[in-house]
Amino acid sequence: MKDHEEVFVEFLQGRGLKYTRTRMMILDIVFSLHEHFDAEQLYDLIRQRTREMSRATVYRTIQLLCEAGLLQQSVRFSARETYEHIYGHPKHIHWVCSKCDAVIETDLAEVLPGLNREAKRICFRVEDTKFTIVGLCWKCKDIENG
Amino acid sequence: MKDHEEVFVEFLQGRGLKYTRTRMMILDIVFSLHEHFDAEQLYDLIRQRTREMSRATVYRTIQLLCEAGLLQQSVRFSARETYEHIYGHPKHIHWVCSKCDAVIETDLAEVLPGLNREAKRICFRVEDTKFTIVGLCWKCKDIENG
DNA sequence: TGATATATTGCGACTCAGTCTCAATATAAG
DNA sequence: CTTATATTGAGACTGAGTCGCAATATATCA
Repeated sequence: MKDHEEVFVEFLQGRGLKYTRTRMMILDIVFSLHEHFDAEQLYDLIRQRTREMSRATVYRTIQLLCEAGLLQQSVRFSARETYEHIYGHPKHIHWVCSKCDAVIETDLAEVLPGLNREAKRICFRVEDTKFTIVGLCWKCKDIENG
Repeated sequence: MKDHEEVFVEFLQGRGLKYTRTRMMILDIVFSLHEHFDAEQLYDLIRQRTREMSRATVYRTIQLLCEAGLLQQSVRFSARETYEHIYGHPKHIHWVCSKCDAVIETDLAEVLPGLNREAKRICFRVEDTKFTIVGLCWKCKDIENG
């Protein structure tokens, strides 16, 4: 499997765009993160390393990374759009705890057969799935039960 | 089953809030809609009937209707938060066509068993589910296939 | 009914995320 | 090295949504 950089470079070339120092740096930081993040958080992280970066560039690059199939919009917790890695990262269900905001991910295997049956029934070609379950994680459930 | 108005009135009373003409009117229009809508669309509809209504009141009332369990945030298509009825309206899957923006709804029956197994496995107490599938509806799929 | 307390409303100012414009700069190709 | 094109940063701008506050409506109780 190609690595992130390779995918991004090929994507940029295909569009006649350039793989610049700036984009290199953003890519690097984005893929050092292992949690969901938003543009502002990313911008703050980058600014810790350099002052040579504008918000606009961060937003523009996130956009490109989405189009390149490396990132995707994720569950939105706040007013801010949230992103997650998708390259080499199989589709999953998000379990969001309404009490502690923890996010658990599990794979789709359990629900996929049912989903595909339903898709077939209504003649729908699935391109993307977003499953979010809100509720109590085991810790918060235990606390509630005393 | 109680009707919407009854639910809303009881909710307001329980909070020491008042069921005013203004809230009555918003409730009325909200429940005359049968599609997803956003605050701005609702505001426009209301303004067609009267000029005596401010945006702030519309936003505040939508908030109350959500807390009362009558409305819920739905799939977000645009920059605007989108709402849908939930009272007396069972949970469902949203199938959103990426080409024509059609939204199809089907019930959860096919995926629920798998989902519950998974919830049990990770000890999660489900409070709410949001399933959105993006892809091509049968019409757009047919067009693509020529 | 009238007085009082409390909730509601409209208005407009404000916040905040995200986009856009544009001049200056960096990059790639020849 | 020259030229054409893409990129960048800065800050103005947009649009959704919130907030504070004074004026108004509503409910309670004497």
